[in-house]
Amino acid sequence: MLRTHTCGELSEQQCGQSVTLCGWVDSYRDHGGGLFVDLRDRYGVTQVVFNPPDTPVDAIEASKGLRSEFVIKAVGNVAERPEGMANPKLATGAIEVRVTEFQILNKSLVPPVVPNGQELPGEDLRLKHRYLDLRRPAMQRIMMLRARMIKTMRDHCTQQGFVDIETPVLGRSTPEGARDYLVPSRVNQGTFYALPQSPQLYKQILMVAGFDRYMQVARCFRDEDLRADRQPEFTQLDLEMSFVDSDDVIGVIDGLVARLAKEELGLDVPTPLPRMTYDEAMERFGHDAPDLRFGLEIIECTDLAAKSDFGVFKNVAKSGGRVRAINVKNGLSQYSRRGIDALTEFVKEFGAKGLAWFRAEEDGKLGGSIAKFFSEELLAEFGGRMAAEPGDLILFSADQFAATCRVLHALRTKIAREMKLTKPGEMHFSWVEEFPMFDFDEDEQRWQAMHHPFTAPLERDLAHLEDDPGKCRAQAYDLVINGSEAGGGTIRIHDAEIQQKVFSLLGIDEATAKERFGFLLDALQYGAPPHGGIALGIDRWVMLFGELENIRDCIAFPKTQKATDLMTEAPGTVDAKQLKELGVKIDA
RNA sequence: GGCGCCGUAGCUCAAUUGGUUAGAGUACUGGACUGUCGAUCCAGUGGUUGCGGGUUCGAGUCCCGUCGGCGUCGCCA
Repeated sequence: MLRTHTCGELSEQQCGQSVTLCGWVDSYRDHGGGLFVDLRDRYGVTQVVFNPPDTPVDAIEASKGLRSEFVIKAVGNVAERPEGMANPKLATGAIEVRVTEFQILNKSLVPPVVPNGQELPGEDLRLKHRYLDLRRPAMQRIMMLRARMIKTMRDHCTQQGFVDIETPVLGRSTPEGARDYLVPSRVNQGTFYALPQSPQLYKQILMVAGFDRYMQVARCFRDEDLRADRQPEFTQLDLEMSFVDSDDVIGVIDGLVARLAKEELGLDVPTPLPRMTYDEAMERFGHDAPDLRFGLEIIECTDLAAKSDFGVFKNVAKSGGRVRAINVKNGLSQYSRRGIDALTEFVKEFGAKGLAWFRAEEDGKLGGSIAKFFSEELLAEFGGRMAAEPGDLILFSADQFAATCRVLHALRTKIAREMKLTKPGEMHFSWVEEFPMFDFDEDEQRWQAMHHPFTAPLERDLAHLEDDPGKCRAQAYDLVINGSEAGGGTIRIHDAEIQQKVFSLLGIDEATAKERFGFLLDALQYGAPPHGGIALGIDRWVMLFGELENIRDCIAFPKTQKATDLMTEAPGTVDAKQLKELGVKIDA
């Protein structure tokens, strides 16, 4: 090693010792007679001093050439700082290293991204010079958090008997679901591998193979448009277990949640984690991944709305729609008339035609522009139903059920953010289970699997496969952290007859099924044990544990919204020779 | 694919209603300084206002197109 210590570990204990530190020049202060350098590595910052009499004159002269981000090796004596010169802002601030000799290991250009900078440069610059951005203590903290979290996940699973098995990255395209990233085959021209959207089929086959408990930290790929919490390439903790039901899989993850929350955040999370059904989540929160850190629960008002003279409410109630509302406690302090107008514009983005609202007046009565369509008694009933108190703002959505969910969920989330209803560092973990097996695709006029076509229905809903697929619920469960879907899994079908029914409902005929995943169906016929599993989005977990606003900040080398890498400039063009070998022609 | 925000010095930002030679902080360069820690003081360098076109006596500012970054809807079984 070129160094004897890191820049984070020296204290009064080493006073008098000669040490050697290596690191980057975080900052320097030139005083003419001497020079101070804050030397940085990933462990911390230590002040190294180039001053007489410890430092020879020629070394002091040479030190004047030091600049930001130069890499140096400094040999010197650890000394307590002079009286009153300790720096409490620095972990090593009680001491300094008085340099006796030093060496510039490497110079640096003027860095466009300054690791200790007060102002964060634009994200495009940070991504282009990611090696500089990753030197920032905030990024180093997150990368180390990520590494610890993944290690804990592996440890937790290993301790419970899971076997870590790698599955192929070069696989076969299965056209349902997200778009695949494709890799042309050179040896078999005209054919393509697909990068996995998840190791789903392989892990089920590993259950058939008898591995009983499988785990993998798996890289997954989806060629879809990006979001703040979505990357085209992401990492999952992928699990599969044999001879289990939903509770067993959930139990493994409950333990992991409690352990990670304790170790990384110091939080005591009681287990089992709370659970609610999908139907309850949609009724109470309008979303299948509700943020339970705050209230703003949805309240059913269709019966009251039907009694009013307000055309919108009456018509919706008559036509089988729903009138639902949220009570924004003390909302009038946040939303003036203009604020409510802004909310109205906002809900239009989600397909609402308008936003009906009441305000709770000083005397507790409900008022507002639509109040005239309601009798005194009816207003009082609304007030009672909503538990309205002076200052409250009541917002309605009147539409078909799904539309009210969309609008009220959007409002809930936006208002919680604007009214700061969540506390920093607050974490809420819960499960949503019993998802519908299918949803109906209006465009294509057919049923689609809500999860994937191997998801097992609830025992008690088996009959619905025949009479009413829309009512059939799945043995599916999603882990929700602070309103984010942090993982999801299902118990799989291991019965050929049920599998056949599901396929035919989805309009997948025998030939298609055989072509797309015949290998899995084959395997399932050779003694497949009952099995199920789950996949957790590791990037999202790190993002939530690290309180980050976007997923890129917890990935060392992320892609931009257009799925490019600004540092390597991937994707890039390739030689005509390479294309020829692959038998690929560019049609553009 | 739709909608929205943004792009000015190495970096972070400013520039009144379209009006003089596009400014500030920081960084950088040179100088001063024996204890600083966002060092301080003095001086200086640094600009095709993303790119292309248009309107105008005059464009960083307005219009059209385009490129790039971000957010969001669609999409993500």
